[in-house]
This record gives sequence, structure tokens and C-alpha cells, in this order.
Amino acid sequence: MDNESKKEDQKEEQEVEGLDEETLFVVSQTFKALSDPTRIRILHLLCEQEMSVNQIADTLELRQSTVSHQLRFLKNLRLVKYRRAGTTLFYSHDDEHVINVLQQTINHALHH
Amino acid sequence: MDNESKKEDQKEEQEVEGLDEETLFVVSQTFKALSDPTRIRILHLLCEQEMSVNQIADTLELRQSTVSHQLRFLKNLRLVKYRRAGTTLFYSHDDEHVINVLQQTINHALHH
DNA sequence: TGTATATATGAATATATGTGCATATAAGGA
DNA sequence: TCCTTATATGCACATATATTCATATATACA
Repeated sequence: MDNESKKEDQKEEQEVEGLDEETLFVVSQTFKALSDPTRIRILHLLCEQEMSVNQIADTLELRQSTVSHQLRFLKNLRLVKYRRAGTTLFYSHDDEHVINVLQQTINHALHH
Repeated sequence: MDNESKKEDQKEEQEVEGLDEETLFVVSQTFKALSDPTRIRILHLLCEQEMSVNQIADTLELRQSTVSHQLRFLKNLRLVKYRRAGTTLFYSHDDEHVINVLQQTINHALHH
């Protein structure tokens, strides 16, 4: 089977057989990350600059443990990363695609 | 104040003041709709063609009431619409932006 | 009007989720 | 080593969510 036919098959799979379980899981998890106001605010902050846990908590008026819990959630999905500086951890976003989707949707909401 | 300055202010608002509550709500609700595997499967089906409630239930092997509940959810967010034909309701998607975001993210997941 | 088909809805239930408190860990400095 | 600061983690709890069953509603047709 040539490459063109393989491509057709992949397309066909998506159209006819529906989504496989793993894809479904990844996609739903990704959107789950973006479905909570607190996580949206955190990611939106990190669009522009890296920030420490306490900076995020102060800026968004959230408890440190709340921020830490949510950052763990986002870290598990590899949506954020951090660098250490002494005892301080500076978090930043780590998934351009997700950041784009978020920005797109925020803009869409703002202009309607 | 001229139009350019107003635009700057809107931009500034998003960058500095963070997201207003309404935007935050709309965005989080939108992503919540996409965060459930069942709703993803339904929307993914409706990308290609309109379908009746029972057709969706049969295709995805779901109970009729499950599909109906989720369609109500999606309808409340204006993500789907329907047309009546006798006793049958044909549902179709009703938000290009959300469909685009979904397709984008599915493709992103498939190719990684 | 009565029956069949298609869909919607309400109640119940099990499970998932977000947050806060208290505490643990980890790194740096005195 | 002891203390301070920054962050992470476990547990508990309240709330949200998805699904199912049973039933209601609605339309078409005999």
C-alpha cells in the first residue's frame, strides 16, 4: 500500500470509526484543564511571563495550596514547566498549542 | 479618545487586569463542554453530518437518555441546533469556532 | 381516539472535582 | 544545627457531574 492510501486510511479512520480511546482521553483531559476558571486564570497569567507560585497566588488572590494543587494538575499534563531559583520555583507555560487554543477562545468570547 | 487608544485599552485590560468574570465563565463553560468524552464523540460525529438522537445513540452505543441529556447541555451553550422532521429531531453543530478548536486539538493529539 | 415511535425530563446515585487546613519537604542563610 | 521562606502534599468536605431508570411529552397515523 502506498503512502497516499495510508493517508486516506487515517482520514477514513477518523471519519468512520470514530476516535480511539487514547485520543479521546488526551483530548478530554486537555479541555478539562481549560474548563476551570482558576486554571484559566493561571494559564492566562503564564501566557505573558513566568511567575513563582506565591506571585501567582498574590496576583490572583488565591491560597498558596490552591495554586500549588492546580499547578500540579497542569504539570501532569505538561501544560506548564518550572525552573528553580533557590527555594523559588518559576512556572511558565509549556504547550504552545493549548495556549493558542486558550487565547483564541478568550478572544472569541471577548468579541461576542 | 480615538479608536486606536480604545483598542490599546482593551488589550491592556486583558494583559494587566486579567479576565473579567463573564468572559471567564463563558470560556470555562465552552471548554467544559469539550471536556467530556461522550460530548466529544457526539460533537465529532456532528462535524460531518446531522443526525437524529437515536442515530447518535446507536452509532456511539449510548442510551437514548444519555444522548438526550448531553444534547440538552450542548444546546444550552448553543453548540448544537436541531431541525424537526415529524417526530425525529436532526441535530447538527452550531458553533464553527468550537468545532475548529475541537478538530485542531484532535489532530494535535493524533499526530503526537 | 387510540397506538406506536421519537425524544425529553426528573429523580436517584455513584463518582469526580476544587478548595482549604494542617503539615511535610526542601533549600538557603545565620 | 536551627530558623526562615517557598512550595508540595494528604486528608476531609462540599459541590458538580455523568449516567441510568422510569416516565412524560409530542408527533404521526390508523
